[in-house]
Amino acid sequence: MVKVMAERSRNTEEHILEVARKVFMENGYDGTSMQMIANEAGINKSLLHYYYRSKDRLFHQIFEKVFSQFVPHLGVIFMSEMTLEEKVRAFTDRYMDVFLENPLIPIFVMQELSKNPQNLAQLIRDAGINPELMINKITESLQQEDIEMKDPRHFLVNLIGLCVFPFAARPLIQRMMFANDEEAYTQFLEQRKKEVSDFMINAIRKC
Amino acid sequence: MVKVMAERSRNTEEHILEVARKVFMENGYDGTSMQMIANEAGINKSLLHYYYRSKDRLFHQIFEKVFSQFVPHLGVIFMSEMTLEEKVRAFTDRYMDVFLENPLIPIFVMQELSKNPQNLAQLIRDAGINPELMINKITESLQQEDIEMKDPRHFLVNLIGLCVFPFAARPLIQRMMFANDEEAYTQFLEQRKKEVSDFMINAIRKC
DNA sequence: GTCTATATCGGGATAGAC
DNA sequence: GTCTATCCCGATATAGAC
Repeated sequence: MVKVMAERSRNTEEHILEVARKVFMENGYDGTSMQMIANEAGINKSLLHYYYRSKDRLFHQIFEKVFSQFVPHLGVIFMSEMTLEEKVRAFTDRYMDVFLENPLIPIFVMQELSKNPQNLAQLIRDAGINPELMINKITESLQQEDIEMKDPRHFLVNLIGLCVFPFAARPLIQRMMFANDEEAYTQFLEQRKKEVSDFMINAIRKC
Repeated sequence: MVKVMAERSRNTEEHILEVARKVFMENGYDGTSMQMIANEAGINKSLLHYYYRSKDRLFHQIFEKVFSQFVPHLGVIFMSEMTLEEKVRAFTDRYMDVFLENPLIPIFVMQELSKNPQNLAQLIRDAGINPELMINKITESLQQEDIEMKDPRHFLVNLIGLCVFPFAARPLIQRMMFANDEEAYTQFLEQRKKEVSDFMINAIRKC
């Protein structure tokens, strides 16, 4: 208790951000009230407004922080000079690791995705992601490597989908297929890094 | 206008259900108010309560209806005596057709998925879906057909994910990769039925 | 900076007239 | 069955004391 208070006094503003991040990620924007955040932070509502002016501004600050934590790497990997197989492995490893450490990100982002797609798209562009260029890069790989696919856009959607979906639908899948055993499902996700890579590569390998 | 009124008088109860379904699917549970539904239906809030007692009951009635519209087929296909390849093709065709006709279903379900997983899981079981049995069926296929995979559970998650994800993340993907062109993206999804089947089958074919 | 008190609004829900 | 009027609550946000 003493320690908590000490830490809080040291920097209330940051403390609020940490707490709010947790609460927002667990309950979504509509599902959390300023009161909930204030309680969790051990302060009152007014102080939230003092630091962040409105619920909206507080939320967006958090959202952009979460976002920038995992998006930028995407472009870097795909614009690099690795082979496509290496890219696939690097991507799944990187992404699923981020999500394994922060399993609520996919659900959190998905929830906002349908409400503010234009804002989201802008954030992605600001992070330096350019789908056109990524598509071109993949097309180049097709000519140089022993692989084939009909449309790189499907390939990209497949890759992202396979990484994100098991986190986004986790509450359901874990319940239905793993008797709601948290650890068992985490292990399943851990295996899945290799599983998805292999699956993707098998699917596009000529044979 | 006259026609609308006539139809409404004929059966207000059903009319409410139709309107509420649309509004709920477009805005999610938290994003819609009883006032919005009443306005859209051309009646007032009290009447909503008269017919459905509460927002919650109205919502669940709609949700279960939407759900039963696409879930039950899943089990039937996978418990049938088709080859695994046939099952994959039947599944993607069937599912993506349902979603193409009703593109908001995946987002709608996803939104509830994180809030009421236990309710959702129960609905699925009530629809006769048993993941255990489906897994067993897939394992049987492995011995009889010229395919291989490490873990049928990953296979199942992959299949569902590849079908659902492009609809769930549509607002973002359409914007980023298709200049927000609705028609172009619909066409992309249409192609995708074959694309996903081929992709899945390639990935598990021995070679 | 942090608190209490309060303003203001919109939500779901109910009572009661017709 | 459908309406108007109203209740009650919880939400965001602000005013102002300390």
